[in-house]
Parts: sequence; C-alpha cells; structure tokens
Amino acid sequence: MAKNLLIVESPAKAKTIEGYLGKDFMVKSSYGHIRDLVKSEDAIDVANNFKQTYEVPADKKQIVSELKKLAKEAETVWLASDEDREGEAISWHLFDTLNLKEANTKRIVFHEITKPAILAAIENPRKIDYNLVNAQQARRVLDRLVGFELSPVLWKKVKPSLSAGRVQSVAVRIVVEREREINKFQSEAAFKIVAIFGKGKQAFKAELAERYSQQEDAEKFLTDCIGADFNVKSLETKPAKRSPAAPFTTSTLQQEASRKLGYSVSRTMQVAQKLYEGGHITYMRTDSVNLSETALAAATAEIISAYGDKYHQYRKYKTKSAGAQEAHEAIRPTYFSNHKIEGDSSETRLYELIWKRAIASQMSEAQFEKTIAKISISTRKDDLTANGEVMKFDGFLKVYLESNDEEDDLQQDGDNTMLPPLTNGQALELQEMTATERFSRPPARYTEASLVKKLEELGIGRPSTYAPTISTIQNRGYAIKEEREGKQRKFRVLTLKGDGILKDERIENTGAERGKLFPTDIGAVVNDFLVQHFQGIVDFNFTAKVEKQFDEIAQGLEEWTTMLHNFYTPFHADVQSTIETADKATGIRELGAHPESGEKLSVRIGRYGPFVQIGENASDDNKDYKPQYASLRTGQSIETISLEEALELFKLPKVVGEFEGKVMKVAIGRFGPYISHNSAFVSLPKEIDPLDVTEEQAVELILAKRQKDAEKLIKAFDEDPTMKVLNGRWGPYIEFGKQNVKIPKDITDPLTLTFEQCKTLAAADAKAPKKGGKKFAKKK
DNA sequence: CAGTGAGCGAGCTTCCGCTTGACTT
Repeated sequence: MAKNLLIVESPAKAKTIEGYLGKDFMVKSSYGHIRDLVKSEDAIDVANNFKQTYEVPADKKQIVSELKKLAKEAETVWLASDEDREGEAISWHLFDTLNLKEANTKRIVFHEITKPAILAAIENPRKIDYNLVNAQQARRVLDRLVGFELSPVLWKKVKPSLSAGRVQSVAVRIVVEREREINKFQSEAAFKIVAIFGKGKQAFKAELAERYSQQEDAEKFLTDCIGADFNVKSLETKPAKRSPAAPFTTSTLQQEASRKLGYSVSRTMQVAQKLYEGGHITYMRTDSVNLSETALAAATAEIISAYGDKYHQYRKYKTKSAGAQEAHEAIRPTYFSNHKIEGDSSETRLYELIWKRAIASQMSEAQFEKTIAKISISTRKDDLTANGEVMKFDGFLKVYLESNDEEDDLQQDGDNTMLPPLTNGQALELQEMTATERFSRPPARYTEASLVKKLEELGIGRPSTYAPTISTIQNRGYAIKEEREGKQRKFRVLTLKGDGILKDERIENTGAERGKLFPTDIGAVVNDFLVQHFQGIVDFNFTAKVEKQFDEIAQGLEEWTTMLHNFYTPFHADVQSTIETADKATGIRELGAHPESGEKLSVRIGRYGPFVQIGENASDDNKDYKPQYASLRTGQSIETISLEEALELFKLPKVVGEFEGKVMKVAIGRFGPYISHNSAFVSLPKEIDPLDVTEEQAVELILAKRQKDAEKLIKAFDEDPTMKVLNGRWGPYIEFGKQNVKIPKDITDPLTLTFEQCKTLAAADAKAPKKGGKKFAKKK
C-alpha cells in the first residue's frame, strides 16, 4: 500500500508524475471538478448568504468513491490540482468530499510537469487557500445566477430553450455588432497607381502614395506620364528585423491551426488532446507563454544541434492577456528532439505546428535590408515609391512564420519584393502604368478562432471554455458558420502603355466568405433584448469588472457574499421588472406595401424561424382573413431582406412538371431548396436556382437520386420495403422508415441480417435513450 | 425535414469551468 496519495486534475498528468516519484507515491486524477451545484432552483439559497448545495454528478461517483477509499488508506494525501482559482476549489471539494483530515492533507502546486518542479513542490506544501476558494465560489455562483435567471426571461419573452450567460451572450453580441458594421459599411472606391519599370528579371513595381477618388484625376496623372522621364531620385536602405512569436497558448494555437490548417477550434482541441495523451505535447489548455527551465535547455540544445549556434537566442515571454492565471506552461513538444511524430495526418500536422512555433520562439531574429527608392517624374511634382526587401539572415524564419488574418492584403499589395540594383539619378524605362479602381473593405467577419482571440482580449472565458463557447452559440442557433457566395463587382482599370491610355472595365468577385460566423435572426433579436434590458451583463467590460472583485476576494480584501449581494440585488430587480414590463421580442420589421395589392409586408421571428407576412393579422371584425406566410431562406435575414427579396419567396413552392403521373414540386425546406415527387425528396444542388428548375432537370435529379440510393442498398426485405440495410459513411446501418439504426459490433457481415433481427434491433434502438437528453414529444 | 405562424397551457429548457470519453448515418 502506497504511503502517499497524490491527486492531480488530469490522468495523463498523473501518469507522468507517477514516473517522477518513487513507489511511495500513488498518483491519481480527479478528472477535473468532482462536484457541482445541483441543477435545481435550490442550488443557491440567496436569503441565506448564497449558501450552495453541491452534488457529485453521476459520472463522477465512481472516481470519488475510489479516491475516498485510497485516501482512507494513505498516510498523507497530497492535493496537487492546478494553482489557480478553479484548481484551489477542486482541492477544497476533494478535501470536503473525501472527508480528509487537516493533519495529513497537504496542498502543493507546480506550474510545469518536470521532475525538479514536482520535487520542489513536495518540499513546500501549504494549506488550502480559502480566500482563493471563496473567489471561485463567487465566480461559480455569479455565473449560475446570471445564467439561470436570464435564460428563463428569454423563454418568456423570446422563445423557449434559449440561453444567456456572462460569456456566451457577449460572444453573440460581438458577432451581431460586427455584422451590423458590415451591413452599414459604405465602400469607397479610389484609383491606385502602379508603375512597372524595367524588363524581365530586372522589372519592378513602384506605387504612388496618393489614391484618386475621381477617375478624371487618375486619368490626368497617366496622361501627364506619357513621354515623361523617370529617374531614381533617392535611395534609402535600412536594416529591418523580425522577431519570432511566443510559443502557443490555447487561443493562439486555435488561431494558427485555423489559419494554417483550416481546423475549427474544437477540432484543434480534440487533436491536441490526443497529442497530450500520447505524451507528445504539454497541456493544451493554458494561457501561459512561459517555458520551463528544462524545456528551454532542451530547445537550446536542439536548435544548436540542428541549425547551429547563431540561430539560437534565449527569450523569455510575458503574457499579454489580463485575466491569465498561468497554472501551466505554454504548449510545447515534450521532447524538442522529435521534429515529427507518428500518428494520423491531423496529429502530425498539428504537432509540427506546435514544434515549429516552440522552437522558433527560442531562435534568433530574421534580418532584412529594406530599400526605399523614390522615383521622380519629369512632368509632375509627386514621386513614385518602390519598396524592396532582401533577407540577410533567416533566423527563426528557417522553421516558422506566423500567419495573420490580413495575409491576403500583403500579397495583394505585392510588398516584400526584391529590387534590381539601382543608382541615384538612374533613368528608368516605363513598361506600363495602371490606375486600378480599388474599394475599401468592411471590417472582417469573425472566424471561430478570431472570435476566441477577441474574447481573450476582453478577458472573457478561459482556455478550457473557448471551444465549448463557440459551439454553444452555434448550437443555440445564435450564430452560424457558413460559406457565402460573393457578388460580382465591376471595377475600372486605366492602362498607360506606349503613348496611349486604355480604358477597361473588369469584374471581380467580392464578399465571398468561407467558414465565417454570421449571426442568425434569433441571435440578433436575443442580443438586442439583452442589450436593452441587461446592459450591464452584456457589457464588454462586465467580466473584467467582476474579475477585479474576484481578485480582491482572493486576496482577502473583500467578503465574497458582500460582493454577490452588491451584484445580485440590482440584477434580480432588473430581472423582475423585465419579466413584468417588457414586450415580447419578435424582431418585427415593416418592409412596406405590396406593389400590387397594397397590403402590408412585414418580417419577424415565428415559432419556426424568421418569416415574411403579407397582410395584417386577423382581427376581431375580420375573423376569416388570413395573411400569407413564407419562411426566409438561409442566408437571408430579417434585418437586411428587401421588399423585392421578400416577394420572391412567395413564388415557391411551384410545380415544375409531371413525372410518372405525379407532379414535381420545388420548395424550400429547412435544409434548402428541394424537389418533392411522390413522397420522395431530392435536394437541389446549389448551382440551380430553385425558381428556374425545368421539368427535364427535375426528372434528371430524381433519377440520379434513385441511382444513388440503389448503390447504397446492401439488402432489402420482402416483408417490409421500408426496412433496408444500407452502406453509409461510417459503414453499414439499418434504415427502418425514417429511423436509422446502428448495427452492433458483433454482427460482422450485415448481409446475414434477417428481417426479424433488423426489427428487433430497430425496436431496441427506438427505446434506447438518445444522446443529448430526451427530446420531449410534441403534442398535437 | 418537407409546410407551419391563434390559443387552450403540462412540462421541458438554461450558466461557466475543470476534466475525459462516447458518439456520430
């Protein structure tokens, strides 16, 4: 029996630490928090100084009872949860739940999982810091009060099952407000002048700093340049340098994996978890950019051996984010000597990114020589400018270049090019000069990762919650990650070549988006409601304000119950008065009159989502009157839809022809446009406009769908044609009517399935509880 | 999933932050 029981939060960590300590230590994991507030209303007794009622959730019962047993047998119990607010609370919950005794319980902390750090921690045990625990309780209680009082207000005033909270509601607000900025953005056009001098490899570009908003001015500039002399007026070279970025934190890893590998934030975390469990990287939920001494030494050795002495540069990074608690190291490879690892492609790619970033962070800066050449024009006062950049020493760029969100811009401007050797006064030969109309761009929509970055800047959320928060706002239907097609836009190009100016009009695609977050109508309506009635909670600084108070509690400067009282009293009053006085939020917007009938058109959110209505609601003196309704399509919003677009919606559903004696109808469903035919449905491909579907196209699509379905079919049954065995994306499965049934692992060959077997499986599946809670049956 | 948007009004939903699997049609 081990004399010592040491408890950490993560099982992978436990395994590592067990290796560092002798056989006198048994190292176990609590798997995070072991207790939480009960789900019911009485979790917090506000009248009784916010007294909390905790419970061990079902999935933690087994862990707790095992730890309890081990703790009883151990001589000393070491509580080694993380050194931050949550970690301290985990230690306290363990102490309380496992019935530990003060005399043989020791609290230790370390910021890195290295042998010296663990041994040092064991030499310096302390007691549980109850101020820190209180700060966590305040945090936990505040979040519960906000979430569980605000959400029901939304159920009453907007729609059931919605949610609100300190973190998610601000995330939604950020997305909604950005969308509105984009919608009201007025793009301004201006002509940009670019000249190309020299030929072949000696060719280079020069630009005019000024942009002309008027075509006449741009044209005049080009006209002036016809037959003009161009000379190098001045040459300036200066050294420039670039430093590597700090090693990854959770948020920067999510950003880079999104930009460089195209991963969603949750994908990144899943893959990182695997790397962590495999022992390849350090802990992936961290806000620290710090590297342990052991790691620094290993990185140094690796850089020197792989690239040489001059590539190494010792660097210490400081965290920038205000709320950082730095209980861990930065994300880094466990062994710097492993440039690559074994694993599937997502793991190897993410590992490589982490390795490069961490290694680069300890490498020397890259050195450049920048050249700025001013070029005079004999016929004008203004100069053209050419920028050149030559790398003198690659430094950290040998392994890693951080990307940024505006990378496209840089490429477009053609910066960082090399200039041919030039001398002062040198005459230059103009090849071509263009004046191209360019448009100012609206602020960028958020990606999942850039939203995380924004939240981190505001100090909202924690490394462990960034990915779940991003999922929540999408699962609630507040935001949607989408591709949107751009619009064609004309732009003008004037080209000076020889003695003539060519005027041209070209077309570019603009506004196309991939994987960006768009607010939904319900997101916008909920946001506006919260901003109107709970300004304080959705304020961008709310978290920062309460964090400051949590810090004071942690330092013992403030009573946590006092802080909560001060917050809760006015908040609860707001909740009450909002429930009593606020109108239901429907987001209603009048679009104007129908061009023919003159009836009123309006948009709003209904039970089934946003819709357009023609005509007024039925009134008492006109009971038979029924307005017409149509749902908005995906990508349309009640905020921006025009009268014309709204009218278009009433052109569907539409009969497009007949096939096999049955009509074919085009309509728009929840998942987009589709053709219905004899109770079968075929989705319409994106390229086909639902309004333009021809009879031939419809027939073709129906036949193609039948063909595809037939290919999927493995086995059919005479007893009941709705029972089928099909080949799906993840292997074979049974389809029974609309029910999809998984085939158990012990059936290796789905062809052997009998009808009776399938029926039994389907019945069992229908009874089995579904993941994600039981959906309540809809009443008729 | 495939055409709805009233009002009867039961019973359901919901937070943030620690963790890891179970699960996917």
